[in-house]
Amino acid sequence: MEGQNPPFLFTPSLPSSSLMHPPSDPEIDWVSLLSAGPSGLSDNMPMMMESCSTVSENGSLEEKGSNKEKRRGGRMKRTTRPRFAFQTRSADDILDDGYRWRKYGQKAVKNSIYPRSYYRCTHHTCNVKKQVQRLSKDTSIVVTTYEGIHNHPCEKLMETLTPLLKQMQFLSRF
DNA sequence: CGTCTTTGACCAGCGC
DNA sequence: GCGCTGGTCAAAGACG
Repeated sequence: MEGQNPPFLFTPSLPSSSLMHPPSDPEIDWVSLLSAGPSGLSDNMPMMMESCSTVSENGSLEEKGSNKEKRRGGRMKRTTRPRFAFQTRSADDILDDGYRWRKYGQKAVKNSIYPRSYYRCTHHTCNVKKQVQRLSKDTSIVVTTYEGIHNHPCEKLMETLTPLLKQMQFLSRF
């Protein structure tokens, strides 16, 4: 079954300048995908995403004055931060995008037999969140919605690249 | 022991 | 105004 269908469907809704660090699933060519931008998407990638009305300069989650909705203890709703939805065809709910996430909630949602999971980036200064939900229509598809832009490098990517960079620096001395 | 997940409760927005 | 729903908190437990 796996491997016959395109592994995922991608629908960015932002200008490329606002793109977050792409998830780094080895199965997916995120670089070419993102560098191509929305217009570079192939036809078999249906659009389904959501929007963002305003984007903070660095993508961090500072509340702007217009973000009036604050909730108990400073929590808020209806933020106007960039959001991306990825449809991933996977048996696994969690897409390994190279960042570390901490789950902070799970809710049953209407019109879906599967619960929606809420994750937050564990990096101290990064308030990026993501929601993960499996489609009830097509249970092989997982919808991952990212909210915000990481303001730090991808940990796994750096782990991989650091030794390579060191080696390159070493070699470049000759 | 530190980190992460689970889960029930809480709160506010929204539609009627 | 009320009830439903979605998003978040935080305590407790699980795990390596």
